[in-house]
Amino acid sequence: MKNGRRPTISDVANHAGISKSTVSQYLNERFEYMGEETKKRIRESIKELEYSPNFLAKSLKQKKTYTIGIIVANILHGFSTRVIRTIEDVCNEQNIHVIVCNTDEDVNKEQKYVEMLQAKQVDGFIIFPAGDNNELYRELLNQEIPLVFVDRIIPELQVSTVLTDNEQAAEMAVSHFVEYGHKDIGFVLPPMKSTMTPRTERLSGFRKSMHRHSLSVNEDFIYSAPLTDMVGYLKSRFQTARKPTALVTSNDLTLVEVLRFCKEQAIVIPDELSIVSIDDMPLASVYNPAITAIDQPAFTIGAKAASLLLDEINEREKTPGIYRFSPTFLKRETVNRT
Amino acid sequence: MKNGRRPTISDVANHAGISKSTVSQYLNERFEYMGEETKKRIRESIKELEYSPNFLAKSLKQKKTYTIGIIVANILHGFSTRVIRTIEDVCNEQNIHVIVCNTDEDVNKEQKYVEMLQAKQVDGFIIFPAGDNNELYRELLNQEIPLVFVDRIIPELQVSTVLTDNEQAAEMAVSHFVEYGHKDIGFVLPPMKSTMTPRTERLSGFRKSMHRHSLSVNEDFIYSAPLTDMVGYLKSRFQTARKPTALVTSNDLTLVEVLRFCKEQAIVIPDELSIVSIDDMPLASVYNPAITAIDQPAFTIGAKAASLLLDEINEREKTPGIYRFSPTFLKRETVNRT
DNA sequence: TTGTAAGCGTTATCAA
DNA sequence: TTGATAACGCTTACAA
Repeated sequence: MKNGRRPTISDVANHAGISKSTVSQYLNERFEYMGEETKKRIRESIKELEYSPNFLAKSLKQKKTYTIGIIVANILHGFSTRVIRTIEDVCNEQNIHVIVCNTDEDVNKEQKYVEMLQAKQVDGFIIFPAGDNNELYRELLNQEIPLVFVDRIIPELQVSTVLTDNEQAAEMAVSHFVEYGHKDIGFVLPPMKSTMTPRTERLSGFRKSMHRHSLSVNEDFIYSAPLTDMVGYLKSRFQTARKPTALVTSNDLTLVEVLRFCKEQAIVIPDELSIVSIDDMPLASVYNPAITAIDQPAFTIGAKAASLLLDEINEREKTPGIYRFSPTFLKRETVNRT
Repeated sequence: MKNGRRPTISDVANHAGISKSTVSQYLNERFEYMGEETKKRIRESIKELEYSPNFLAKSLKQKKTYTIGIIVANILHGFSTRVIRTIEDVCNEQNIHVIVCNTDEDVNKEQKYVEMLQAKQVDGFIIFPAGDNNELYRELLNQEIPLVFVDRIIPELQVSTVLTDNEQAAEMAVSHFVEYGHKDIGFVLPPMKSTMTPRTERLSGFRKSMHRHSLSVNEDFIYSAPLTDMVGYLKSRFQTARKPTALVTSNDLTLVEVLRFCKEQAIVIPDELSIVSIDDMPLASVYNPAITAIDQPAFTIGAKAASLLLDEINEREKTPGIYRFSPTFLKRETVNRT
């Protein structure tokens, strides 16, 4: 069929001398009452015409696209990428297609993408919320579109959410430092926003854990600045006499900036400064010294998010819940005894 | 409209007391002959009903989805990710949607994804070819589906292809080493396959460049192994007396393994071994020592690939060509004078 | 066991 | 300036 037009189900039906509906049955593997001869004729016609079905038409008719949308706030985080890869794997196994959109933490972009995917009639959404976009999310809920959140909790809304146990992650870091004799422990993070669950929870986990170890939190050792200014910010903050002996970095992107700072200032890790990173990175284990890190359970999170969404889509009703999973501590070389 | 069913164009038409076709005109901004009053009524009905168009139906009718598919062989390469991000940006500006699929270098997966995206009626493909899948590509060409290749050349096919000037990349590395007095220069790469344009071209560029500098290539200094075995492989190969003083790594993933090897063997960079990496990485500039690297022009490549494809889709005919772009040399700290 | 016919939500042609 | 009507390619009652 090197004809211009792609063949349709009608072409196959005509070619096989059989009706459209029977061909449709065949394509959907409803073979119950189908004669062998019929099947064979259809099979041959399909091959001969090089027919392949038009998914759009099917979706339009069935009001179901077997496609889900993933809206991710920041694809630059290795964590997001890994969660998404897992979701894709789970979905592919069930022949569900996945469309990924990256919002760069921009609520307008987020809105635009949600609308676009709705126009495309996706069957459901997995969203890493960009921030304060509750109107949009509520709208989705009103329309009863299946929805799962990842990484960030929107307390105002009843939506299943799956994320790392962030307080536990901070606790792991602090405990490790304490075990190695550190008391002056600092915490580095991008600017706090209440909507950013991971960093707020990690910071609160940090405070709680310090407390639990009977250490006081020195507010001068909490470092928060935009990543683009982080190095300069740390330089000026580290001018003072009293400095922390140990630092928790709040995520992979923050870690990179802290390492850049240490490199520029020739601060020797861990001799002068111990570090634990929340988030592992590809080069972390190979860095000099290898970065002690806390790895988020991206795989578990992705798999859970996917199965929650697919359950919702298939109307296996569940009441929305919040699912937290434990991170893993990776002992390496950036923490010194003090 | 908290009704179950989502409103359609007919609902809007009824609500506004106007025909479907006029509403359709309105939606497509064909306002030439439209009365102000009509426009207003439509606008209000749309708002009131919270109508949003069904893209599927439109695509079915127009035989055009305003969607392209990207098939990428290995999303783990930072290069691929950056190219894709650029393509997405270009397309978003023109309201073209993008669906990305990762094949893990698996030709069967590639075939499956191409078929899926065809079923979804995408308007064109940008493919980072997984390997020897020429039948599939030829089929696409036969069906006159717009197609652009990135990163790998399929010499048997007449398809526009855009990629890094890989020979130049190798040349940059060798020249830099020579300038610093190195003669015993090695090259590390994953297993050679003729379909993998980057590594074959980088290696041939390496050989040519050595020759141009009147240096002989020591075949014992060409290291090729699967990434998973690379560290062990290098360990055994480095048992011998004569070793290179400098190493070119063929891409980012290879660099990581070489660094791992050096770390495990306590080989001091650059004192004992100089390194230039083809491909920059997020942590490269922060590594100790900072990795001298050659950065691929991912942005230029992505933009060119997107515009070539969009031109093809819009039937601005062009004869297929091969477009190579120059990489950038980033002088850092992993090359020593010898 | 297979066929007929209506309909999914749009757009496009032509007529009014 | 707007409206009727037929398509787009498929599924699905229901009929035969």
